[in-house]
Amino acid sequence: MRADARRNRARIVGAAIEAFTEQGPTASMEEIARAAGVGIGTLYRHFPDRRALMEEIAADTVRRLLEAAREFAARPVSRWQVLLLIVEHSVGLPLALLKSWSPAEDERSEVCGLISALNALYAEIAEGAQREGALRTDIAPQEVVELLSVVMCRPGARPDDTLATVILDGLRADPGRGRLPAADAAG
Amino acid sequence: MRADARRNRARIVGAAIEAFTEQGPTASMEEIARAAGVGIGTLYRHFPDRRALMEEIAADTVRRLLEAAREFAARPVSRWQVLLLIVEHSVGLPLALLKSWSPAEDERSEVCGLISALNALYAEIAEGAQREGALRTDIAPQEVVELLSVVMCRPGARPDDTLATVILDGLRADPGRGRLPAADAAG
DNA sequence: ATGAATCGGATGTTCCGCTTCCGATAAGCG
DNA sequence: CGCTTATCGGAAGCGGAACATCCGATTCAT
Repeated sequence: MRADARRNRARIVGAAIEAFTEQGPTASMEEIARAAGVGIGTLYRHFPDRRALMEEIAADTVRRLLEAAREFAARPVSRWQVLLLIVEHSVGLPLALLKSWSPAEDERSEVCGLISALNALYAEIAEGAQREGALRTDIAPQEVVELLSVVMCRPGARPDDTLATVILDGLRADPGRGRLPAADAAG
Repeated sequence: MRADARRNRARIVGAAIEAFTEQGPTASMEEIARAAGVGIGTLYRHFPDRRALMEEIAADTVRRLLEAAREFAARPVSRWQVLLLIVEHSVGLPLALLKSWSPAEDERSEVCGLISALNALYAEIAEGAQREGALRTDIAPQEVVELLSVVMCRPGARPDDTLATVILDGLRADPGRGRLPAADAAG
């Protein structure tokens, strides 16, 4: 592959990540090409259609993330700590794209399998955190994963932003917690 | 107004709320008409364009909500309790529609003013809850409002669902809270 | 310097939703 | 019951947007 071709390909992927993050999966191909500083023809040379471009980004993202998550899980620290590491590592990734695959996509795509593996790993870690007593146990591990997705998938999320802080604090196994409606509340 | 016209109008509004809630503000007018059991011509007779339909729904929704919120705020209970009442009352409302107006919309619309009034009221209540000691004080009242919006605006939200529980618990002023990164965590 | 891979964007095609329009329908009234 | 008229329904025209193609121009690599 020629040097300029490789360079352009990388630019396109970068611009596409930004566009998909900001505008969702319907971001226009023309705009992506423009942001990448290449012609629309160049974009279509590298990726035969929109789906191929999305697939490239999604598969690459979730593949790296799965690798990182496994590395975190192998460390000799608490499972709660592992969850925090994962969240910290995930925010800013273009995870919102994965929603285009979520529920049993028709196509035989690598992305689906990777997502499943990731979710299974997360659920396992969450279960461990519950056994440690760090994570509240009145919520199923799978639901914990979904809540953390809310934190991680928002565009522009940061590891220390308010939503992350509040949700993680809400997930901790502290005493004195209750559910709506508000019979238990102060006042 | 003829009886069938009024009936059809109500059906259209109902179908539009559902469609906008499920598919966002780009839901197709044809589909709304079909779901309402009327022809597309009937829809456009009642609402000259998509914007008019959205405006009708949004203004009506937020007007009622503002009224309810003021009623809650007038009760002799804690401000935290008032927040819970508002959240409880809000989930299920088509609040996601309001995002189409949020940041200083160009048009001179009733919706913008109503949203501002609602936000101001919420911030005031949140501030009161902080003074009570029920709501954590390391978050600005305005940010509290934004977090609660996350709970209230999700399609299909329920007052006792997991995200609501966790965020509200995370907002409580309990001791032992901390922020990411995870230096403080157990383990 | 030369050949071939790559680039760029104008172009044509397709698709989809919006809106109009008018014949058909049926509600309301005398 | 029959007339008047508001309302209904959906076919068709319109407009725009995105996709994908194609080929002359460019630039890399040898």
